[in-house]
Amino acid sequence: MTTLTPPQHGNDVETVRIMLVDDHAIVRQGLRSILERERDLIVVAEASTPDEALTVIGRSAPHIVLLDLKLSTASDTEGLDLCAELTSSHPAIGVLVLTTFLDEQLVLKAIRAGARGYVLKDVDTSGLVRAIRDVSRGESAFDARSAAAMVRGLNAPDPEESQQLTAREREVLRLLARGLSNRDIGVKLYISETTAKFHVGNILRKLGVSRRAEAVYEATKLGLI
Amino acid sequence: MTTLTPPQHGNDVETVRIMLVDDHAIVRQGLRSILERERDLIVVAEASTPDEALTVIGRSAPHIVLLDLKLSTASDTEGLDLCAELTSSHPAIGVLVLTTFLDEQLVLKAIRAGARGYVLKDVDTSGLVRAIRDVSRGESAFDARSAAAMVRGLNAPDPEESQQLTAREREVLRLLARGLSNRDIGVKLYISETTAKFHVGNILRKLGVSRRAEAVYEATKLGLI
DNA sequence: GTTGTGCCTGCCCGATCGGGCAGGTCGACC
DNA sequence: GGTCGACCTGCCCGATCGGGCAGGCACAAC
Repeated sequence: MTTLTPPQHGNDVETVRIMLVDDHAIVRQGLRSILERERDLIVVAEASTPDEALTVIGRSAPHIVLLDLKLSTASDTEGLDLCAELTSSHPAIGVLVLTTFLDEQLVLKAIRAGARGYVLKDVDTSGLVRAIRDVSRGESAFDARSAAAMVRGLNAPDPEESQQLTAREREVLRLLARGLSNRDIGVKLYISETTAKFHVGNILRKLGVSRRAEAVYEATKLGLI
Repeated sequence: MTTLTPPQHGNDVETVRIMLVDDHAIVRQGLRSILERERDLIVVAEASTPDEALTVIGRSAPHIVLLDLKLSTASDTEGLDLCAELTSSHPAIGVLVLTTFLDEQLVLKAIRAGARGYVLKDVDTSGLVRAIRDVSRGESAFDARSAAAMVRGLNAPDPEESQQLTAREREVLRLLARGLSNRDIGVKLYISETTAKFHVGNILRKLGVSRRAEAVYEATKLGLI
């Protein structure tokens, strides 16, 4: 579809149909205002939740989805899951991730989930519009900071190793962070002190640390607590 | 100024002049779009930084300032400082804090900094408009969740106690979080193991905890790390 | 049915922790 | 000059930690 395009003509050819996904009405409204100043961009749908997005995407046929990914709510998987679902069921649609914070691992996760672009919310209007046009042409779009974060993330120790704590281990981790001793953890979880200690040991190993205090620090950074 | 007001007339009386402060152009644009649908609201200024806000406030004479407070960047003081500066130098101006995350301590800090309202960014349009009108009438405006958070925050142990770690203690705290033992902290800071232990003890006492792991957890919550 | 995995348990031992005790220096403030 | 706080140091001791060792059961996958 990247044939020669006359700079401007009629109004319909090469129009980019956009769907906005963000749980903040304010942000959706801001994006809509900014994007609709451009002649070739049109917002065809909005959604505030993943469910809503999956519902409306069928009847709005967007070319690209502008997806807000928030972390720090500990449920960054929600947005990522939606991203993966969209890109697998609608491969032609390009997902452009829009986010507030720059997080190395999140950039990588977004890419693995099929996102074709990643830009921060504080980009200026022209940067956002450029990214949208890039993604709509099938290219990828990462601003400089995101690209740098991606490189840092790839060089960091494998985060998957850290994430694969079992449910029990995450439970122990929470209590550990509250300053409970192995014995207290055991009492709380109706297991022996020895078992609590066993889980703590596994947590330390998986997080690549050797002290509880450091485990709390790492787990917090990874959003596990 | 709460005399009887005819529902609608001319166009100028009772108009609320608003200044937006948010570092994201997208959010500012969204707020502007939403607010300017209301006949009695007018956005007279925008600012993306505290400095900019202080510069433009003089020549735009807003009645209220819509201030975005972000935390999690560890520099939540920036917005709070601006809030305090605005309310002390322009007492007539009502500051309405707009924020993404609900944080007990942040609500309290905002109030201490002179804010007259606190609403979350995911409010619907009508909630936001109502809050603005309330604040413009000199009342305060807190949505239900913020009010609840305020109560929780007031019942929590005094956070100021936690903040008053000395420079040295914060230094020790950082190393402690990295999993260093007292001995290693001593080596790193060119002090004896005993002294390192002394500082750790003081940190535990000031944070109201008895384990290093819990100290890291608390310190992270308080943004000390 | 074997293999693997998550979860559970006991024992041992040296290192570390947390909380006491005692003391000292230095600069700031009154 | 005295007092206060931040910072520093030593010693003691019981509790806890972290890392080994050994084993157990239940369930799912191949």
